[in-house]
Amino acid sequence: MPNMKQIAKIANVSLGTVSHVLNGSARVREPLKRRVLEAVESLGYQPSQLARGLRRDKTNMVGMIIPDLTNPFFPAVVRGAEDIAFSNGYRLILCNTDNDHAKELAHLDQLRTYLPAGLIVIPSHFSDLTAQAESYRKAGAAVICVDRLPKHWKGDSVTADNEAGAYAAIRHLLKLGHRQFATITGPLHLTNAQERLAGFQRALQQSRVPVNPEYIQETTFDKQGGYARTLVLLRLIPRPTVIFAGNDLIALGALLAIRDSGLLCPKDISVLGFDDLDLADITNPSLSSVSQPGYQLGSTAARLLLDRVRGDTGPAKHIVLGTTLKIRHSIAPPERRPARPARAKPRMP
Amino acid sequence: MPNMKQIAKIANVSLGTVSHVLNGSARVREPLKRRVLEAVESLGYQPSQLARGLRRDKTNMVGMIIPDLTNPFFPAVVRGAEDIAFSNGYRLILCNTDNDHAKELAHLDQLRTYLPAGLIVIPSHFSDLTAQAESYRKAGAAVICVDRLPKHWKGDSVTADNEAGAYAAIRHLLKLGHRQFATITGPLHLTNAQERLAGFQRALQQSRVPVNPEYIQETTFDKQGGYARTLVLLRLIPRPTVIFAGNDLIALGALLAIRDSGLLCPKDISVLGFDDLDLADITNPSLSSVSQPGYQLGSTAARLLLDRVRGDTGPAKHIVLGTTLKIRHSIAPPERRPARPARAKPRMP
DNA sequence: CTTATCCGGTGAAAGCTTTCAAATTGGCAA
DNA sequence: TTGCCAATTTGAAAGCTTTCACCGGATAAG
Repeated sequence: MPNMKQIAKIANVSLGTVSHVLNGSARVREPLKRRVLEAVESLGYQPSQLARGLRRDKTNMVGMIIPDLTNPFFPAVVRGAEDIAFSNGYRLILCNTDNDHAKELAHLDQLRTYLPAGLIVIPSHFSDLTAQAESYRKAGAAVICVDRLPKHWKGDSVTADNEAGAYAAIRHLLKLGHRQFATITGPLHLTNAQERLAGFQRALQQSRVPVNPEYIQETTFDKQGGYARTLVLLRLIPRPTVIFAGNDLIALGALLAIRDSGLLCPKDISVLGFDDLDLADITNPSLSSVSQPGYQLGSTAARLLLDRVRGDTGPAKHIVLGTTLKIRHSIAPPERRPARPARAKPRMP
Repeated sequence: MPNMKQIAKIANVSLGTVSHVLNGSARVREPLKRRVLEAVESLGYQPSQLARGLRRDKTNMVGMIIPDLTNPFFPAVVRGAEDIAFSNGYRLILCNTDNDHAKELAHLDQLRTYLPAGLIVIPSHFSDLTAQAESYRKAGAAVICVDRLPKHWKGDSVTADNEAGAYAAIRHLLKLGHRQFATITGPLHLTNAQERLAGFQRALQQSRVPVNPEYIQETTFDKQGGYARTLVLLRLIPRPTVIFAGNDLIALGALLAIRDSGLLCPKDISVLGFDDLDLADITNPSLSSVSQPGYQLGSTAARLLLDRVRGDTGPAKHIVLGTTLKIRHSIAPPERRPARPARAKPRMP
């Protein structure tokens, strides 16, 4: 591989001049500049990112730490980040944590030795990111938190407007006439799960629709959790006419549980998801869902990161992206009768 | 950040000794070794991967180049590779090509300057990888091709047994009594699409079931393509009783097209996919599919890569992983009547 | 005409590790 | 005690780039 020294010799200039031409770090007169560029061209020279990073104390790599690439929501986020990073000359180092904060810590610890320009993180459960990020920041690396925030997070973040998304969705269901609401939340130590629950509750309080705590179930963000919790909810009396799921995987589990219980969605019970994954379109019935912009979450985070790398030292930014309600076939107005508690019993003669 | 010099001073040994302790590159007597390790511990020292890579002419990064992370088949492959890489101290640099060979070339070109230990590549359409890989190999970096191979590829590869998978699936359908087969292949310049078609044809030839060329449609590996081609196939007379889709996304499009045409799957027509994505389980009817081990594809590639990095210089390896047929509700025996060509017409009185 | 500035350009140091030749140590045989 | 070999340990070079102090020459000011 050619190096700067060879370029310098061919172009008959000094090493420093080559560097200045390549980085625009000082004015270089036209003829010299041309000679350098020609030499670069002729040898197909590319600067060593390693040497450059070593010298500058910073590479153009970005660490991207996510829970699990095979969870269908995350690839879009990663893709958004990669696109922006790549088109600005940065590369993404991908790390999965499996929501294990020890594994996250290991990644955080080891990534440092690559001197990344920054980190884009979707924190794991019980993440220790807040403490770690401090040391990155000291080393001049930006850290952007995406989708959900660890405890006491004060730094930059890009999230979806979970609260408003949930709120709008529940409002819609209220207008349809529903009064028996249940929700299956994700793990409530995660901020996104909390916010979705908060939106759910605000909409109902505002309409003075009470919700018994039994109708709020917490589980993991997956199909199994949704399935099991739905079975619990379906046994409650009165039976809820709506299940608002913390994400689409939970909603998917809910649909299966409803079907397996011999009930019909949406006739007997409406189901609403969150995320609007591709799968929402192909379930039966197709799943209504609060759509959040996964790709934009990633691309926005990457842009914010680049701003920081380029010197923006303003106060922490908290970017919140809007959501939209995607209405499909899994929701319908409630049936007239079973809304009243007293009526539920006759079903078991 | 602490460096080796500081460790050396604290441990009261030379720089070289620290390096030898850390790398086991030479025998170091116990007391010195202990002093070094203690110093490392006390300062939380971690060697700079950049300096190490610069000196060794090779980093412990692995470039992973794939068409598109948001295509649901690829995340599992990436995840498999990342797991193995990480647990061996390697990091993955992720690059999407969007099947654009120019973008692939750009990645290939630029990744070189990071001196990766190797590359794991799912080649793009019309990939130029074969030429590029040569220069990587010269630089001591291994290149492993996964899932499908570019033209004239002679190097290491890890693929699924597409031919056998397709063959077994078609055999199964033959046993069910089907005689009118159609297939919607992926782009036939891709080896995996070719192989699946080959398996399809071998099974039918063996049973002396002829297939008119019209019944073989080629398209892109996505839902839209599957939808459009299915509409074409459904207009043929006699109407096929089976559509073997080149992958699950195509199959999904086929299911939608069948439904939109007022037909029933599997009663009127059976549909078979390939990949066995998560979505196969939740379509209606659930999709039968040839299951290929995405995660293993990635993890096997990573293991092979590590073998190469560690000095295995044997001849090129072509690892082929087995597939299994996952039977769900989208296939059924053909209805008695419409199997014969002549009978198709009465349907349009 | 001299002096202060400025522009372009240069060479060397620094950043951190690995590796190799050379120096040193320790042990053992003579 | 001396000599010698093998085992350890050391110091410096190399790998490639960025950056900074500094220099020659030219221009502007006095």
